[in-house]
Amino acid sequence: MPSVDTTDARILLALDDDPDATVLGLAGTLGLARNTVHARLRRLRESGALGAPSRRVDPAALGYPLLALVTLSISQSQTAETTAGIAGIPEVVEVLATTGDGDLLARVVARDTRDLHRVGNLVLAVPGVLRSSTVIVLEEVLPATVVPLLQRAARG
Amino acid sequence: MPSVDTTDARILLALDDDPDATVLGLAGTLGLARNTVHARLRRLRESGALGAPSRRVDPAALGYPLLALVTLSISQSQTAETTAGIAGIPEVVEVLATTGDGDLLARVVARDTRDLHRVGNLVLAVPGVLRSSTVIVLEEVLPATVVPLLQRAARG
DNA sequence: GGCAAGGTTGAGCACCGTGCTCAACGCCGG
DNA sequence: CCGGCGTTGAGCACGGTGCTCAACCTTGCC
Repeated sequence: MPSVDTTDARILLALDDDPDATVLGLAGTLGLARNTVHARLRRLRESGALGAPSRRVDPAALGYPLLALVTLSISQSQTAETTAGIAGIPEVVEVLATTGDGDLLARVVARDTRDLHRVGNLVLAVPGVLRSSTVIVLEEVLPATVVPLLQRAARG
Repeated sequence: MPSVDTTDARILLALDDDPDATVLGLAGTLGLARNTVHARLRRLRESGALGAPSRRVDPAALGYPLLALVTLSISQSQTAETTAGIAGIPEVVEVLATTGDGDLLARVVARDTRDLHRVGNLVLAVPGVLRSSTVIVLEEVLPATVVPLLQRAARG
């Protein structure tokens, strides 16, 4: 079912290893023809498996060194407006809807703890937000990666 | 204090809007000289504000359509081995160390709910893991973005 | 007021990667 | 046995890159 086969996985692995690698370079290191890599990359992009390259901007460099996770319980009657309100807060950089006692998980950045408190109040002020629970992220133990999944796919 | 000024923010915004934009194109749309954009991008990259372009691979296309969040309490005596063990599980795609009653938050993908159960047991089997609480992500309400922060920085 | 420094700008340069097309080859399934 | 599909090598025009240089304008300082 996975639309990516062994060769695709190897290409994606090599690309993850060196995001700036050129199609020509990939073909060389993988022992494939340039056209093959080109065609497969095009298929991966069109199938949606490979998203547009996202330029990662470090929030810390923008003056927001603090990262926190805010679990939210929201009123079930007006979820759309509530989620929109939360997503509209600039410091909220990601929102996930989840099962469980919390309904939303928001990833929030802040300039410092005082600023985090301010943002927390902003979130609580959004209509429909019932409760919120904030934890501070101390360390990114494992940065987001799909490499192990790709390695498994590469072995077939 | 932020090492990025108004012009930097505008460049990063344009780059976020079109990740495949060329230096030449950016210079055109922003009304800057090619050399200027070039120099600032180099500084941003060297300062670490702009990370290497990460090719986003959709886990769903790899056969892992399910995303879950696992909150973990771990024994404080052997945190290093425990976190390493958790990070070593292929389905674990991200791990954050947090304050609060849970010590770790793991982002986990799975093929289906049965598979998620299996992965949950894998996590629990890691020495040092005391408790775990799993919630399933129903929807990405707001995909990760720093655009609002950049817009604020762009206005100065 | 004048001076030095840093950022910006325009120009020019050689190099290389891109996206594409074409034709030929090999493999697998019908 | 034959048709289709993916791979491969070749070739081609185009354009972006990274770099250097010199000139300019601002900013801050003496």
